[in-house]
Amino acid sequence: MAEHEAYDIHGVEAKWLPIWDQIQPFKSGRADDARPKRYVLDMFPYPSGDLHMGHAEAYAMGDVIARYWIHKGFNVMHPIGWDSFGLPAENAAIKRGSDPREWTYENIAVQKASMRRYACSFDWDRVLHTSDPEYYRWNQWIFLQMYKKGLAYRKDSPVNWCPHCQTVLANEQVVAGLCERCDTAVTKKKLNQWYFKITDYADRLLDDMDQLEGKWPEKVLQMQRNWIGRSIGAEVTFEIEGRESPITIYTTRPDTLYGATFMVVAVDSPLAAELVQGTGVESEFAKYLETIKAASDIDRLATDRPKSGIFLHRYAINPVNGEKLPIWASDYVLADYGTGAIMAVPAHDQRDLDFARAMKLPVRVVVATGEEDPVETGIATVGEGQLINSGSLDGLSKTEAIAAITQELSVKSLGRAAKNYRLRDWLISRQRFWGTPIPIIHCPDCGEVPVPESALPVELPSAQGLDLKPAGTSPLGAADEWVNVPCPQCGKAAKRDADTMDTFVDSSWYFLRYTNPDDTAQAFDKKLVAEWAPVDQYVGGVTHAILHLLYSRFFTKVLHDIGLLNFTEPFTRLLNQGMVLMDGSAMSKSRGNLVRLSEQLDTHGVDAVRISLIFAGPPEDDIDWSDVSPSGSLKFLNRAWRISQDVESKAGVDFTTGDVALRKLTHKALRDISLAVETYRFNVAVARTMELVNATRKAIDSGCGPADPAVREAAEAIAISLSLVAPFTAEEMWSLLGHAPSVALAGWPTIDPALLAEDSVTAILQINGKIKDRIEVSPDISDAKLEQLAIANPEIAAALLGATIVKTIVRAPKLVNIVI
RNA sequence: GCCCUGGUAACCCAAUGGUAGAGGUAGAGGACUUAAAAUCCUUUCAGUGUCGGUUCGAGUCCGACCCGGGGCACCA
Repeated sequence: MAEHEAYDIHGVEAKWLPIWDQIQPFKSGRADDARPKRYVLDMFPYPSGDLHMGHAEAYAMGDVIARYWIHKGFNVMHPIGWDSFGLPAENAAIKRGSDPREWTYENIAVQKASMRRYACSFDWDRVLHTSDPEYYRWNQWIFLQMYKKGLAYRKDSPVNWCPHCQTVLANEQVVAGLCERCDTAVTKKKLNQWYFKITDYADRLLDDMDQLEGKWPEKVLQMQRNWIGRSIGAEVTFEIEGRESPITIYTTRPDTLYGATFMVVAVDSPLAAELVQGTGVESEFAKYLETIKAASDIDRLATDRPKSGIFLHRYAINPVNGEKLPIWASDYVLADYGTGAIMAVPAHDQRDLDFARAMKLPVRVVVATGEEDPVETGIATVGEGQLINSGSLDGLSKTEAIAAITQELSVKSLGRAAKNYRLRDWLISRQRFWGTPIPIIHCPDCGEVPVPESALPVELPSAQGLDLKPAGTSPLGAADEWVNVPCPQCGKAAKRDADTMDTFVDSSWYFLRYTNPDDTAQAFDKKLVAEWAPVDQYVGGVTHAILHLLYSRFFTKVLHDIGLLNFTEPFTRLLNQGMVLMDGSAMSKSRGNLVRLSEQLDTHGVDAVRISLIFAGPPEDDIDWSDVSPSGSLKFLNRAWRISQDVESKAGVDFTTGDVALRKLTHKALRDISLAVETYRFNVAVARTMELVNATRKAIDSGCGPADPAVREAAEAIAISLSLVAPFTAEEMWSLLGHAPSVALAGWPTIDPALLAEDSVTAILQINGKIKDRIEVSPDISDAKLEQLAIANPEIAAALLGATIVKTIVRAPKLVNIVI
């Protein structure tokens, strides 16, 4: 056997990186490139420090797909950028007394270097940073388009407020009722803020998910459906004693209208405040409202909190039977869902029943469900049943009754079918410095005036001299020179809106910008976007399952409606990689189980780390790094690399003259690897590559020998397959095999179908589904012939002695099952 | 509570309804070596969470339950 040099993994890295920089194998979209286009996108990172193991896993997976599609002949765009606005940069700046720009761009440089070392197949000519004015000016432009369409608006609304940080928090920054930064209990505060009207798109966001079925993880689709939370029901109007106009309530159970025994309005709604006027219980009401307002989210979220409320001494009239229903105010009805008022049907709604029992209110069963009486059990009966005590609805089923009463109410103009959503409009204002300034100027005379498009970008001022510490209002308000501007309409002294946009705005359309990131004339070129987008394959963590993906889908639909896009869903296929854990839990410094990517790369090399991450299990599953063996991966890479050293035939040799047995294994492996990659079973693709390496080793040592062309064919197949996951080893092998770089552009070998055919297959002979024997048969054997062989088989014949054959199932060439 | 996921060997994981075991890790033995490492070869272990159903045949499909992970949750 030939003596092998030791495989120098770090030497190989240093050798090939500069060569790839010259070749630029991943440059996409050259004008003369006729290959069909594909778009692979990794979720871009936030530049907080260096890349971690999670990034490494995600980028390894995006790379598998991008590199595979290049081999398959596509012109693949695989860009990267940085989601570089955000709070951590601001915090770092406060701590250091510097500008957030410094920390941000330093970290970007660090991450970029790591990505290059990691050999990501990114097109480095398409980089973008969302904190560049050249990028965020288009955030502002899109904001103005939304403003024109009435999709960006301001309103007073209770928002999440952290009393310690003195700032508004997004819903996602409230974790179990606490501020994610300082663990202070979050309260509600009424503020005037900017919103995007995502609720206008609720139905489309929900219904268009049909397009994504089977292409996005079911889990994500389900989470989005939950989040949007469409509810179908009816609105019903109730006359109110001593009030001119009626009150409309929303219900999903209009069939139970005859079972309503009281009405509840949200205690913090304007309606409640109005109804209580002149009733004599104003002071009790005010006291109750105070206690509710003081309650934190923590209290609100407590599951078995007892019901509370106050009787308003007012009455509503049930439109179907004229009954007088007492009106109560309570916090279990939400002011901002439906109409902020409900009819309470305690017999068939658990919350209403709990309230009725607490307040000693009557309960009337109107659906006979066959379950025990809710008055006795305290358990509301919500199931199917037949309507009773319900006038014209008596005898109908629940479903029939819903249809009938909705129709009846509609005819009498007492109600109508209605929908409601859990989804709320998207609050985008932030009292922060490090974000996109909102392009609005507030003029004492003209009011809200949009910044003219020609005056974009509204650039962030220097942080120098500004106090970035959270103080309840945006630090930008104190930047006098920046904030004080003449009104674009009347020229009088006016002030810029000092808030910045939620950073989720930045990431809602960045995938469009990659098609031409340096375009200074427009956000994106309609034609280029039509060529590349939508994204064929999106890869990223499930942590963004709701917000980022929902917002991007919303933006895509808005931009489509403006006429800028010819599609309505941004990401055709989505892959969520799992997390990288250590000893069963998420890595963190404080937990002491942090595994540093850079140290792993130093110890085992880039390729071994990449293979380990890919081979550890299915991409969607979490990986526990303690289950992973990077040294084992390195051993495998060594084995593969040594094969390329053993090959004795020359490059270009005619493979068809090679050993057929090995050739068959090679072609089967290539087919299996293709299939595995296309179905996201990257771990299986690696396993098949390992098998091929083992088979080739055997062929060299004790089979056809190293000079056989089949060995070269196998070695080249290994190099190409490995190029998906271990680019350095693959390139080194390719070079040792006498080829010029880069293996990334070698193309996927053509699979010869003739070599996929088996010489013989093992047929299983069963009696009653139990295996009796196996025989080798020709793969194209007929059912009849196989059955004949089975009956002639001694094991089968013995079992058949004296038995009657009930049935014989023949599945040539694999199986015969005889039922006796 | 509702919904989505998953449960296969000591461990990570494979198996278009048709031979449960592909691959790896760990362990054991052997070859080579003064020895070790590296390399090569050989090899132990389970019957698919539980119960029931469909089927000639179930890890795979259906139902219920148990356990793990995730989402939503006073949304009428």
